[in-house]
Amino acid sequence: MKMKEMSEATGLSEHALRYYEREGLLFDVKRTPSGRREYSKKDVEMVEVLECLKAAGLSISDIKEFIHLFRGGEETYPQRADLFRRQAGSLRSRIAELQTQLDVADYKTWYYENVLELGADDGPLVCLKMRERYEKMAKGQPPRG
Amino acid sequence: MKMKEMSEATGLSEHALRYYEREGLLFDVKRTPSGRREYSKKDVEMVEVLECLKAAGLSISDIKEFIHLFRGGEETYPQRADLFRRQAGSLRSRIAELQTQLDVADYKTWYYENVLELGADDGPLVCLKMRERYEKMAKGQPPRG
DNA sequence: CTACATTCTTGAGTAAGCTCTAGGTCAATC
DNA sequence: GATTGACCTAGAGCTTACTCAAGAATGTAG
Repeated sequence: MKMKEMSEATGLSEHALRYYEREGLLFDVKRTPSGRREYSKKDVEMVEVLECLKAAGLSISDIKEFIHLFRGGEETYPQRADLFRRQAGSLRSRIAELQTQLDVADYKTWYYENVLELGADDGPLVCLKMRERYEKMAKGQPPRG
Repeated sequence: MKMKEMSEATGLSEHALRYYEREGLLFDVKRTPSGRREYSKKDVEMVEVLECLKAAGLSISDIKEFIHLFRGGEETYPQRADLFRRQAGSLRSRIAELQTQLDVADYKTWYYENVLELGADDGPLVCLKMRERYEKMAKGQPPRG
């Protein structure tokens, strides 16, 4: 199949397909004598693998690394496990970070919903003040976010 | 205080301070007759507010919006609450998304740790196969990720 | 007065993951 | 055989939040 068909089959844009190939995520793609890409079933499968790797949140460069291991055969299973272990670790950190931001955002929401009636405008430095009060009052009835 | 001192006081680079001012996050910064910045205590406080907004994960353009409301006075409390509500919402979505990726990464880690002994290499399309087996076997003893 | 430090502005560079453009080639159709 | 459509490559553009560089002017110490 050619470019357009492949694009439709995979849901990736033609640009993206060419980009992945340039980056080495897709390899050994056949060409017609005139230089046009002729994708095979194997290529479609490879794209499915890539989708799967993206579903784990891997970056392009992580995927490159995986592809390298992938081409190394069964011996590289332990390294592949390692790759995903590292990925899981960094996802956990990132989630924790966002959770912290979420706590602040929830607090701030609560704060601006209640400043007036609480009569407690601390001026501009609102961030960490009132926090204790928030802990007491709002944790039971969590903000709607 | 001048640039360097301000930079040290706030922990922001001189570049960043100028950038924030260009973007309107810092405003009404005084200048000496020769055109150099002369920061006041109020400016330092403003930077603390900005830090606080960043702690909620707001983007520069969200912060711009907040600053606009901020300059509008007490009347804008409800809109400020709204801004943080929206932020909390998108943080929750993002966290859910990363959590999904984490599940995949944990699964993949488990998969590559166990393919050999399970003797179940499904070929390239490894992603969603074996998943059921994973659910059963690994949920009790969750992967170390 | 000279040297060196600090600051100024404008504009370019960075990373990620594509997208889009320009300019040209090849294929299929009327 | 000319138009239309699909495709090619190389390289620029996009976004975010800054960072860095260039070149000029000001401030300060000796």
